[in-house]
Amino acid sequence: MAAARRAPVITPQAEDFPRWYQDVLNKAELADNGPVRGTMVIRPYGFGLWERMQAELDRRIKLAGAENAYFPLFIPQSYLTRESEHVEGFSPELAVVTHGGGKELEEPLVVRPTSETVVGEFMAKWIQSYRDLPLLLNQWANVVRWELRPRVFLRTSEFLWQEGHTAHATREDAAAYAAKILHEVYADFMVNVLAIPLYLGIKPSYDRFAGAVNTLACEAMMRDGKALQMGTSHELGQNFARAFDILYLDGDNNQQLAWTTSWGASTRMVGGLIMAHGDDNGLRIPPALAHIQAVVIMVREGDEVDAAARKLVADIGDHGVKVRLDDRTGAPLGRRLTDWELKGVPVRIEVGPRELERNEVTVVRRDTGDKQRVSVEGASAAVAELMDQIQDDMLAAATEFRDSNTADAATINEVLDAAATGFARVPWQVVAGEDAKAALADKAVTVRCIERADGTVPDNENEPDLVAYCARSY
RNA sequence: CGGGACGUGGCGCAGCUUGGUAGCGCGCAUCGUUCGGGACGAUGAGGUCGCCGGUUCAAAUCCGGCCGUCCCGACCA
Repeated sequence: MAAARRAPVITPQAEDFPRWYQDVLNKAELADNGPVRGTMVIRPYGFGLWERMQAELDRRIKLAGAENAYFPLFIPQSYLTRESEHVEGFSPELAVVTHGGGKELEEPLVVRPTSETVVGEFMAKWIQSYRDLPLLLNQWANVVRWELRPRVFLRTSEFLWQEGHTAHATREDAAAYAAKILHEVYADFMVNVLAIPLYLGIKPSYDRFAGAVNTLACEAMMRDGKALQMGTSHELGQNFARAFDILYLDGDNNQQLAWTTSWGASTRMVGGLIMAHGDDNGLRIPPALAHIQAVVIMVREGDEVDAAARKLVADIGDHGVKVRLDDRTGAPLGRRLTDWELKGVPVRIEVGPRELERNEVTVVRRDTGDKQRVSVEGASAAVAELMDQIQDDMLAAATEFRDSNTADAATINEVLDAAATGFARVPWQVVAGEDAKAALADKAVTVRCIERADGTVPDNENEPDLVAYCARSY
């Protein structure tokens, strides 16, 4: 209704999706570019989103049994070279410190691109016996990778993340834990909090983490049909245990190499949230994530309005909803409404004299734009109820979008066709070969992950009847 | 790192072809009128045109180099 009369404040998605993304970053006050190429300044509203992600992930990580620790930012360069695939994979993107205290250092220091190596060094020290296993660690940290093509949140030279590192006595135990993280931490968080549906699977062997023997991934579809890897969980086999002497004595008094895993999810998820849910009016934040879940807007100045709005804020807060009051009656209403829409606050409640005459307020959903009049007395309960409703509806809408933009394909050409606008689901055999890989790469399409036909995660890519999801990606 | 576009007050842009004392819209400040979907008027603050060098009496405008941003690739959370 009123939507048609609104002047767009950001570039419409259909017109220029990358520009829409930039506009949202600016208008919703999420982040700015930093002074050094590829770095970003995360503004308070954007950091609020990250803090909620941290809190929700951290809770799940602890439920999975891992404890937080902290390892240093600087890593001796020699550590990186201990695992050959790891060095090879990360060397091109390292930031290296060669001077300190005004002198050239005897050994250059690497600014961590990830911490498998330092963690490995200390795991070796801390683990003596099978009784010390499993050792389940996590750290929240910043890491640096000298990216060639940075994009705010999606690929920055410095980013924030959590990186988990675990050591186990057996391959089976390590594999089970890597899968547990994928399902119980990442998928549970992304689906139930971020309301982003996922394809979970393994990465093709050529696309594994440097040094891993198996990489599990969460792939999400953005609203332009491209894929974003939202998190990964790796089985590292005994590669790092061998490189760092992570040994333990088993029950028979024999020295054994441990089996390790690592897993990470980063500030990239903020970019994923923006692109998975955002629309032409800006951000849409699912209630379970929002650090501002509802905003009560005083439409006009006035004692009655003021009193009613403040009481409503208190009542809504009592119903367990994180609520803000917008009492900036000096600013034009339209401006304020637009601001809250840009920021994606799930529900707004408009309180003005017109409503109050009938003892009502207007409740508006950000996800659908639906407006309803509710009685002042019933408003807080209605808002509280909407939280769950919106959460469910956003996941349903995102799932519907993903499914309707995922097409079955049987040939390379069909894959390319489907991947031009969305995802292709294709028998893994069709795209597994080198020629197929090259044909897809020619159109910037890659295999995002490999699943079993029933949607479960396979043990390896050689199982029969696997399906691959292919797409263009960020 | 390869290809393309671009860099002019906080943001978005014009000016550059045909060198000659920097302009528009939005935003911001003050005042007034407004106020249920980014209000209007008046007044005002704010830039030396990404950086370095060259040509010239004179450079935002021409030439060279560098840096940065965005897009498309390759690399990647």
